[in-house]
Amino acid sequence: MTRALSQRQRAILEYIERFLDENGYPPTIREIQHDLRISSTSVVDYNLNVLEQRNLIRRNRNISRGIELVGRRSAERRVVRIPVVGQIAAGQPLPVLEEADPSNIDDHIELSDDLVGKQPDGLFALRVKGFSMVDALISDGDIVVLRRQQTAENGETVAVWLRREQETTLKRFYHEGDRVRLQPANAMMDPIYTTPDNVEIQGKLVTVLRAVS
Amino acid sequence: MTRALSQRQRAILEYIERFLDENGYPPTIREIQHDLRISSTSVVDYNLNVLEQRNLIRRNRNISRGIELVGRRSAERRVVRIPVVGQIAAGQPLPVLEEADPSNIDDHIELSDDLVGKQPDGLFALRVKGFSMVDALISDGDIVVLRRQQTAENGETVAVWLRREQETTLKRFYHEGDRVRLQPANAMMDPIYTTPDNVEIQGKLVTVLRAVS
DNA sequence: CCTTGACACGAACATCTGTTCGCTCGTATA
DNA sequence: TATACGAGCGAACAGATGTTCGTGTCAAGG
Repeated sequence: MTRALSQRQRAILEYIERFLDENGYPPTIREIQHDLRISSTSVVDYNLNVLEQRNLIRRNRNISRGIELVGRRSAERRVVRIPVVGQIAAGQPLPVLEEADPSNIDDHIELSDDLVGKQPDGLFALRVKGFSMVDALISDGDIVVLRRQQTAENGETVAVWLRREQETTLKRFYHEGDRVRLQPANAMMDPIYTTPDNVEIQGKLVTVLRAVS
Repeated sequence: MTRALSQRQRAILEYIERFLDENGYPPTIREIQHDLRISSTSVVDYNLNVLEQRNLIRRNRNISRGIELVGRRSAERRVVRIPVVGQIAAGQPLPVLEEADPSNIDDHIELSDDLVGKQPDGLFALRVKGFSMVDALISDGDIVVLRRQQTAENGETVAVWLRREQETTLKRFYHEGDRVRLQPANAMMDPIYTTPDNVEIQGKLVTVLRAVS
């Protein structure tokens, strides 16, 4: 039933892929025709229809350059771009995230969205300085991805600013009656107990990244 | 000199991004005009020219849908796709990586290449099971990215299979005379000393990922 | 020898789509 | 007040681009 693609059809498919990589938009029928030395646009049209029936491309009728490569676009969609807005260290509050246009921040990381949840809204990243968070299995040089939020559910790992201690830390958050328990991720370490007015939640931990030298 | 983008310009830029994500090809001027309720194509043209001067997009003259997002196409190219080939646990060797075509492995993660070095060759990822590597600041559920290699330089963090102990572990590797020192990443832990014939290097640690629930 | 179907050809056609141009409006600036 | 300029408007134009259709070729099968 499903016969092999003809040489011409394979050439067209490869050409579309290459063109898309090089230009960021799909080719026209005439560009395919010309570069592949095909005598007529209708030949290209004919073979594009074959490729569409094989579900290798999708064509959008009456739309110029309306060729999509099946399976390709969705793969690129799943990548989220996250700005690295500064550093996180024990003795400093988190830098304020100015809501400027994204083009101002030149430092970014890219992750597939299954690592950060569906919504990219409110996500930002920080470079970790120092070893104050080894109890959270986070070391110097790591990158933490956070989602900006002021409150936390019990059990969520959050970045908190401890007002009295003048210190930023990453802990699991538990509101227990009139006190707050901050539990290190490392089960070997003891929790911190403090009062709700002492903790200022900066954001929720979403992902930790470590690029080993 | 460089004034902020107008609201309309920002809307257009966002629209192009969204359109590109959804359709795989760029919008026409008239599509922008219609969906953004702009009265004239020339207004769109005017603002696209502004965006091009700001180097946010590139326009290809006399080409339909000839709008490229600057930095986007190349940014997507810098994303490497790494197959997740199995699990890593203390009591098991690493799964054998069959060199099958990548389409067979349905589990992948995507990272920008600055996290994994330039070459994507030989990279693979594993899900960590259990807590046997907390001394390397790696916990249950983390994903480790490795580069397949059989030897190691001193100081590199490698996944090794300890033959006698029948155990996989992640340690910094030091060849010291006729013995091998395996140093945990956590400075609080003591190193392991063993003989070269006992260690079988599986790969070099490149990146650690932790997606917090 | 005839028929059929896959594949190809070339030209005409009808839109689709980017470009241009004269005009208006409001806000600074001289 | 006069001028300049950013921003927007609407219409007309021309080139870019997908579609259609009649025709031709060739190999396989009857």
